[in-house]
Amino acid sequence: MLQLKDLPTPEVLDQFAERYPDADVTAVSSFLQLLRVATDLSIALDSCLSKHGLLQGRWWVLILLMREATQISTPSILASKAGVSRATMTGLIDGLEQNNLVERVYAKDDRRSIFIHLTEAGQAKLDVVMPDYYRRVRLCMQALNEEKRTQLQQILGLINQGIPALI
Amino acid sequence: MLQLKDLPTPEVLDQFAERYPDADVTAVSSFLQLLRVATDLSIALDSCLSKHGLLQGRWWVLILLMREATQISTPSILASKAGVSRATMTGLIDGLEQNNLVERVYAKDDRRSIFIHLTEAGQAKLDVVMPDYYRRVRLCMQALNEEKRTQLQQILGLINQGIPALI
DNA sequence: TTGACATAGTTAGCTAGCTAACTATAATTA
DNA sequence: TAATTATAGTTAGCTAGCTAACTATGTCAA
Repeated sequence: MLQLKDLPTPEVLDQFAERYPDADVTAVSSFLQLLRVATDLSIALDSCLSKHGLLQGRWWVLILLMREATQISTPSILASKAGVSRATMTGLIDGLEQNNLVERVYAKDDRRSIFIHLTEAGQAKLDVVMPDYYRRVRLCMQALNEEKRTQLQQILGLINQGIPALI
Repeated sequence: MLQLKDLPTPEVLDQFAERYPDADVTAVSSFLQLLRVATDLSIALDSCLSKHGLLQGRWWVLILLMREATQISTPSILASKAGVSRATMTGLIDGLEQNNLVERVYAKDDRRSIFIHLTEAGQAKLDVVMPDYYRRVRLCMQALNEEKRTQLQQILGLINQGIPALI
């Protein structure tokens, strides 16, 4: 995702708006600032997870497994819940299995399927990572009171509805 | 960046908060929704740019060049303004140069340096892409009135200040 | 019951990020 | 002025996404 260290100043945006009259200056600045802050958040999250030998993709797989009562799922289901392709999920599971955080269990009833099981080591890893993650997110967001958090969620909901118009 | 199609429901978050008492439920939901909406925006932006043979990285280089009065810069400066490594910038410039959208011009005074120049074809490409981009961003953000846009920018500013606490 | 289609997982090859190491050149300083 | 350090760009090799194609298996309908 775009880093955008050098967001357009109002002057630059006005200059561009002169050449391209369709430009909606406040829409563009809000849009770009949203992308930039989120990218920086994502990089910071990775840097926090990497202290525990994880990155977002593999961390999210562990969380999805922990959510299941049985701590079991399949690659297809995990891929669709994580929003990545099945091919990518194969790679994420490979990495997790090498670290013994999950294991593949071959199904008997449908021999195309494989069950992915969160191991005890995987649960133990989450029990270290999650408190650290929660503590950091709390600190990061502490400047926002409940009212602002609600405002943010509502605004993000509106933008989300507008995404199809962007494609 | 994380896709997170399956954000935690309030029930799941409460269940996790029971195991991990540090969890600040509204902080985590706002944080994750921000990441998810921004990721979807980023994917949508790429899909819009790819219709013109660009992606965010190469598109941003063209914009940075157009901002310069002389339409000239250097790989190092472009890398720092775009927020990518110099190595990545080499690759982006390679791609743009192959499409004749920019050209490398060798400097005489400092023979380590190279100037990158936006070609006429590069400017012409921007003159097609930017109106399309501005039109789409306007549509995407049109559900937000000026008050909400201001609120969003203020909230993002607060979160941005909290990012060091996340690392 | 067999031929067509659908599903699950993997593999191969692509992109665009990254860091580390390298070459060439410039600047500084002992 | 010679040695060191810093800077500019590139290259190599890594990661984690992607799509398309492949294998194996299951399902359904003529």
